[in-house]
Amino acid sequence: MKEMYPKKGRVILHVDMNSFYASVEAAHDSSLKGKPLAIAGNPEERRGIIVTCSYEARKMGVRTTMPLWEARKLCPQLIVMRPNFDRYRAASTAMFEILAQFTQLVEPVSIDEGYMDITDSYELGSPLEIAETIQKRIMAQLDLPCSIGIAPNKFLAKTASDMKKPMGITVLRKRDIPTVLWPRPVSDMHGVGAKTAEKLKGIGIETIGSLASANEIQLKMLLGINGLRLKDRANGIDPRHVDPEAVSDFKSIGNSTTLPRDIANQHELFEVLGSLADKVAARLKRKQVVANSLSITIRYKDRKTVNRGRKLANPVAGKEEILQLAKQLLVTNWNGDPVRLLGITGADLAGAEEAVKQLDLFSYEKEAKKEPLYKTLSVLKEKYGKNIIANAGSKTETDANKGTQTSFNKDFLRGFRPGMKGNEAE
DNA sequence: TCTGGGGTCCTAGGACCC
DNA sequence: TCTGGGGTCCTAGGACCC
Repeated sequence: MKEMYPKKGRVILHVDMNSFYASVEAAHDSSLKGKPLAIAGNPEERRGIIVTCSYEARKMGVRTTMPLWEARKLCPQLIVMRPNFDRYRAASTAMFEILAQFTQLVEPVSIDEGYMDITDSYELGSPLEIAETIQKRIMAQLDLPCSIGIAPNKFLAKTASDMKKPMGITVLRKRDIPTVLWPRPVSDMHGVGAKTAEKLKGIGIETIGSLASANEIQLKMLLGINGLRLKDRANGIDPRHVDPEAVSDFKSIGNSTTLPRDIANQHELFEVLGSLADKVAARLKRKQVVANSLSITIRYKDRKTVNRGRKLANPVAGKEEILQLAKQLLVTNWNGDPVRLLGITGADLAGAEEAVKQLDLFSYEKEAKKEPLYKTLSVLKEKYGKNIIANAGSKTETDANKGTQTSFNKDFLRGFRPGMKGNEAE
């Protein structure tokens, strides 16, 4: 069937803030401007690393993820600051508010970057004019530099924004792909990390161009479905839409910490778990969610890392419950070797309000075992009044009579969406 | 004298069900 | 007489990103 009108091409922008944390600090304190500045996790600890650094620091060879001691060796005059996440969140919010002045189709990707679909914003000017206006406005109002990529899809826009930094605007058209994209090393591609680059090298693929014409059967064997996706992208094909809601459904909340020294004493590890449980519980509470599964991370001295967790019969949110579970997971999974890092993560998040009801339903269901649901409901009715019964619905009754907790749970929570995600770290 | 902390998505295998 | 095929859930691990 022939379409009446040709499918309209999209115009996508990728806005990427330049050395965001360092730029925010310099905007906040202008005496930092023009100086080599680095934001590091924990400047006092021997294990601190560079999170972000200014372009002046980069000129001296300082790089993100470099150990702090190494950065200081390269650049003795380096100014090192700890991160001020509240400050970065505020700047991020202000930045996204500016983006929202140009289209509703803004998809935040992280604290400092986002996609915009400006296809229908043509009354505001050409794509290039819009990009220039955005860049100028962010600079004028927030004193922050950014780079912008303009392209027909997300992958090309992201690639383009990376090409000129700081304060660049780059247009990447489909017809530019052979000359601009293909000569670049395949490791430059978003989605190709060290492992994938190494595997590709193994079959003779080192540039984006050779990936673009690679054998698909071979690619699929090597990288699975992701191999085919990467080949598409190398050819400038990327069907992903700009989705403003994509970020609103966060999946997990976790805290972890590298210990000041390796620890093999269970009591000390329990204390660390205590402070982690505290943080996780506080963040769950702030977002008004509860966790239906809990896991711990143990990294050993040799950096070997294991994750162990499980789905819970009842959701948790409080510090003590989380701590008890985490301790349990630690004693059953720790091999006794010195530990370098510990973490606790809550996942399968659900809204706190719904979960309270869910908890009661479950604990009653357990007692009731195979009792018919109408009995369960009558007890709940005494507890909560009519609302809960309306929520449970007749379909739920059928499922619950089969005795499967999962289907009951699913039905009961259907339609629920937790609130906006707050990005916190880079 | 090395390599943080916050996440997401994908895959693979086993359990279990129909 | 030893045996299919699909589907979902769960756990662990890997790769990647900012």
